[in-house]
Amino acid sequence: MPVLHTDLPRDTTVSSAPSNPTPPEQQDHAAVRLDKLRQIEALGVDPWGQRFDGHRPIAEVRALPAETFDTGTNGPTVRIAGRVVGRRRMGKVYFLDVWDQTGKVQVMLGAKQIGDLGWKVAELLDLGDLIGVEGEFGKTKMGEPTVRGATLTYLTKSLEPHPTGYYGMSDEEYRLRHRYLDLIYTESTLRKAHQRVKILRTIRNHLDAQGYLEVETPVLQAVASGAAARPFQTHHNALGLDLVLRIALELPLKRLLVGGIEKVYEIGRVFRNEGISHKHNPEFTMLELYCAYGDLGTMMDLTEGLLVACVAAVSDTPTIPWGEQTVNFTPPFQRARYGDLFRQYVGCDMQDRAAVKAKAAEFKVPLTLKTEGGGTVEKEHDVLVNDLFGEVVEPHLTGPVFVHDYPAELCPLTKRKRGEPLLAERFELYVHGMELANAYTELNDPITQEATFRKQLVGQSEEDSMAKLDEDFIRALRHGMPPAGGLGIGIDRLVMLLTNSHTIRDVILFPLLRPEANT
RNA sequence: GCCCCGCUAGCUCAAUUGGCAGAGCAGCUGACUCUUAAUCAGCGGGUUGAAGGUUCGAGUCCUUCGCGGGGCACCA
Repeated sequence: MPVLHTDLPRDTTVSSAPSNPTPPEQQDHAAVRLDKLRQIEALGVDPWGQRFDGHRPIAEVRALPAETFDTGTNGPTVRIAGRVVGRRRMGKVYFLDVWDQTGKVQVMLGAKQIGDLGWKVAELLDLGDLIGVEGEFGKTKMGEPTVRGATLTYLTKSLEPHPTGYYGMSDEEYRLRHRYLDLIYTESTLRKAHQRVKILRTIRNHLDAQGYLEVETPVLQAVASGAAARPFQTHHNALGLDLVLRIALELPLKRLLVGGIEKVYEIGRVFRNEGISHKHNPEFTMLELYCAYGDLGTMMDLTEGLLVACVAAVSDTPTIPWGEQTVNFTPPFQRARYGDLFRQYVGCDMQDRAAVKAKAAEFKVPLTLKTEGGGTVEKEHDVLVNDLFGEVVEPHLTGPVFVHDYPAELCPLTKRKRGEPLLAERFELYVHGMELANAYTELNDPITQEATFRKQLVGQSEEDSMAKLDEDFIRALRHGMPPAGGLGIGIDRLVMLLTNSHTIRDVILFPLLRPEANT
């Protein structure tokens, strides 16, 4: 005889209290649901549920063979648990759509089949409630795969109404402030969360297989270094010490190279106290890795292999969609010298100072920078070159394309190219104007490194300096860091690209928002 | 930090030139044991993001503020 599960801890004071519903016409949605909650308790059923073993993922249940009910063949008995996202009443039978993270299935609850108590509880179900159902899996007369409920277990009442209708949730702010609902009612949100994990796992597997050691380095640091960005400030009480949150992973990892860990990487959160946009979140995830006795070429091969593996993890083909366009990740990726691209699109030699200035004027790129004091200073030549590159060349880089041999002044942590001291051994991988990866032959000469740091510091406020002088890092270099290749990849941007997401908010489950206003 | 746009019922959206705040879904009551965006009959539901102003009259016009979106700036 089908029964409702009532082997729950009874709260006699609650269950013996007679429910005294206020007239529904005077209630709002939350009050109606609270009233139903009391009625459920009054039936002796715990509306908050408890452990529920043996349920199977809904997708797995749906894959079982299904015969039409009442044809003499008994289908398999299954248990499922999930959220009620659809409800249709047909007299003495309810048809529910029950959702879990693997899929949806119809559940049929008939008054005759579920028993008196079960039916009473079924009548108190709301959209958004969590239930467990055990019953035969088969098909209705209409051919819909269905679990025909023999027992119903209340797992949790939802006291708030859920979004309805097949329009789903469209208000961006509502989705972000109710991400848990977005995961349920916007299919792509959950899918992208899964794809992000797949990509991260692929990266780890790929690097682990090549002998890279994954490490964790401090988030709290005395000096923010390794990149140019404003840090978040914080404070350690017991030490009476001001600290910052890291803005890059670079310097601690290089210390590990000195320490003999030849292949090392970290995937970690970094924090930059800057503007928020569709491609910037104040906290984001970086991959940085270093390979002793390697160089730029080592990193290029590694990057290509890594990307091909990540694409394979989320796509059946090497060509993936990006908006109206596509990106083809079939190796080898295109390679282009920075200076050649500059000449091709800007139309002059990037080392010809006069010509670059003329071109900057032609493309309306400002020749000066505003200083903090409100004045202006003329841009350094290489900065101007870089601005022109960003303005004129980048839009053409649909990629994937490795751009290499950067102007040296732009790269304080990079080794100069042998025989061409104006160039640095650096590449960036571009895809549709996005910088996906950034790699160097690392500078391991402490004397040059210190001089570069000091030069960067001149004329810049402490906060805005490209790379703050980290004496301890210089000391580490002085003990001998092996020549090495290094690579950085912005994980969020990578996931955006591979999941065809045009805002970083689609690949970060909880992007930073201002707190909601009270009242 | 600057500019533009948006904010109306639980959700998705209407509301003409400034003139009675509406619909679908959800909710409530009722009918129906094969529905599936169920259907049918009926009923509720609002400080139009907040505060001020103009006006006989404001969802609509003005000011300030809040939150979000887009763009710019910042940002290796």
